[in-house]
Amino acid sequence: MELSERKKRILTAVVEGYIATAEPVGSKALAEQIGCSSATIRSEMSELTAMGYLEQPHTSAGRVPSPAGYRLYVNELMERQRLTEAEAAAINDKLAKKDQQIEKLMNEVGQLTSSMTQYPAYALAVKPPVAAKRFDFIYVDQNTFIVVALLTDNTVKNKLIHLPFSVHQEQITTLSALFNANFTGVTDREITDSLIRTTERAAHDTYGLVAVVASFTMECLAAARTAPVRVAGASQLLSQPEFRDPDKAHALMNFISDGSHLLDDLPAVSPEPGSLRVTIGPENLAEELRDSSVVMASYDAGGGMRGYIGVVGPTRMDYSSVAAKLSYIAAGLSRLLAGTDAPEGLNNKMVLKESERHE
Amino acid sequence: MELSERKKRILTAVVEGYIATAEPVGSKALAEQIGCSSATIRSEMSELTAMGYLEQPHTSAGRVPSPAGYRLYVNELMERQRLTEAEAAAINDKLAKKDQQIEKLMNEVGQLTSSMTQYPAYALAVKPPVAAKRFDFIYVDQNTFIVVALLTDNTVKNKLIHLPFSVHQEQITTLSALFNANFTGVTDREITDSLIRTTERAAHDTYGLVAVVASFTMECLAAARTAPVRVAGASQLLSQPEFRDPDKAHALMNFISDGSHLLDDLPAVSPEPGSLRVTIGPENLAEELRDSSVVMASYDAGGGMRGYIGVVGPTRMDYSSVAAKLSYIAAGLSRLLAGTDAPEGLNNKMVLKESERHE
DNA sequence: ATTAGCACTCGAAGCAAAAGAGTGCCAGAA
DNA sequence: TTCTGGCACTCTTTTGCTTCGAGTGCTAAT
Repeated sequence: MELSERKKRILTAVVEGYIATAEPVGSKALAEQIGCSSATIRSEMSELTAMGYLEQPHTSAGRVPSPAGYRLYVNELMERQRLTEAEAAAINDKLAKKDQQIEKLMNEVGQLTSSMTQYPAYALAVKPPVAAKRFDFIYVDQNTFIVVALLTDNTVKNKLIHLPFSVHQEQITTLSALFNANFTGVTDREITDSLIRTTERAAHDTYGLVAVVASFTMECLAAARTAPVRVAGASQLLSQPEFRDPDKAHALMNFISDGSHLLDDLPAVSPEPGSLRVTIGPENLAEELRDSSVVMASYDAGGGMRGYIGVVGPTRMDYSSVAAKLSYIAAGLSRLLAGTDAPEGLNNKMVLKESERHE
Repeated sequence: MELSERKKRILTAVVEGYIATAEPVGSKALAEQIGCSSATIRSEMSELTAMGYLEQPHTSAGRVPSPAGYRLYVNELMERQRLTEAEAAAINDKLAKKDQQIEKLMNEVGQLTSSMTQYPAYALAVKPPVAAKRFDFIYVDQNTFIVVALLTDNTVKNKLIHLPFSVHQEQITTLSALFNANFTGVTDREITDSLIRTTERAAHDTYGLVAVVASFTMECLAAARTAPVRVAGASQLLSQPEFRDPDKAHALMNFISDGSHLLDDLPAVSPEPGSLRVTIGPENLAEELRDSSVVMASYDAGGGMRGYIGVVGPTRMDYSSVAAKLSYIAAGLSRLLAGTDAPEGLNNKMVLKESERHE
């Protein structure tokens, strides 16, 4: 059943009012905004309540949006906000110094997102399985060499290996040939005991050299696959009125600080870069998030990698502004990491020019 | 002026009572413990108050230790606690899997410390300046090569360099020789523009290759010097009654979450491994820590590196137990990383056998 | 020097009244 | 019909007041 135009305007006003003030919104305040008397608003609101879009904390308080109300707002009512030039510039500035380690970048992206949105944020990149493209062995001295592995995602891993016995340059050269022959193009799951044993026999390896290098390889491949989840600004929660209760705040902070939970949720996120997903209150699977909301955006991290950034906040989250900021940051990241602009233009549409800012 | 034995016992009881309950301690409660009447305690307490060791929140509340009182307690009164076998075992377990990346280890140490003490914890290792020991260049294809730098601290850094033009194997070899000649043994501060220009001339480098590799080198050296500070369990603060006020909690959490502040304080920490430093309330330099206390322990991270672990909490912190735990963890880390036992024995003295636990 | 006793102080807890915000509903106007 | 003003009602919040009790400081007696 379709809502009347006026009901929509009222619902929008309630949601936005509640987002702004964290106080239930009463009929009188809306009367001016909507342009009819408070009594009319009241009867409309009581219908919206009956339909399940609004809730009353108690009989004589104003109305508050229900999760369904938020959902409707997010899906249909919310105006797609654009960033001010200042905000866009701040984001671009932060993202400008590319060329960093992915880990550090994720850290900074988390912090950036959190400080832009004023909510706790997390950032992560999910990587496809990788294999080694080539191995190089650097002979340092008779007890020491360095293994350098170039992976398919073009990252380079290395390890200094110090031996309790001495090896010759030639042994290392042999090792290098063997690893390049046997261990390139295989993912971590494909490195089996039998592969290692075969290689050991071929190398006439009696000292366990092959095993050492093989385990280093497996470590690299596994590490490249597991995504480190970065959580930033968890303490931002404390500035939200709904978390003035330290116990609630503690519980949620504990939950989100251990980023691993968030991974569980990922399969549900649609994988197109630039897409945005909003999960409101009880829509969250995790018990601990039942009265919080999560907004997630995905980006193209290049090399087939998909990345996510997200924000956690109370259900009374400023969805419109958060969505705009997340989209912009995600688009920026895609551009930075994969060189792909999001389908929908970018800067131009997403940024509000200073001159347009009138309200 | 020396305190009477009884005053010491009273002060100790007040401190420990307050630590345990977070409530001001009254004369009646102490009467039993000390073994004389409450009136006596009162007169003693009023003298302790005059001396500045105790404070009264208001006229008719019990007494609370002043910072000076805590200080005296920590310096002279506090009994050196030992860990139970279970606690020691938990720590040893966690530390057992050595052989990790130092960064990850620091992470886990922070979490361990925080969960053992129930306070926020931070962990870091301060490294001496490093230089490169040798460079190796791996020629991948005509647009791509890898630089591998072995540093004096025996870590290996690498970077894949992708060029917009092609180079020959020989150019890379020349570059390698030049870097090994000019850039080994120098710290990041010694890499000056003139050094880079000299090298560029020697290499007949018109493409900026030298500059790229030089800036990579500087980055490595700088990164190896700056210590990453890991903060763990910041939300633990919220379980302390003194931080039930969300604003206070927020302020302090913000402060400690950005670990860099803590570095400022380090010069003041005595550098012998195993040493413990307690900073109480107003003794802290940072404004934000003025009504919190910090306990820090240092450990020998091997290779001339000094590490620190620390705990932040309210002035009403359980100094005795925190000190014991930090010492034990620090000693364990020294052993793990540097193979040096702390001067004072270790396990035997620091751990309370199950059978001894009577109270 | 210690103790018992007593008056005093001051915060915490409890309670009732008042204030205020908002609702629901009805009767009358548009 | 649809909207509006009005009114009674509900429920929370605030406020001021009282009471209660823990703890003190002082004094006089042991």
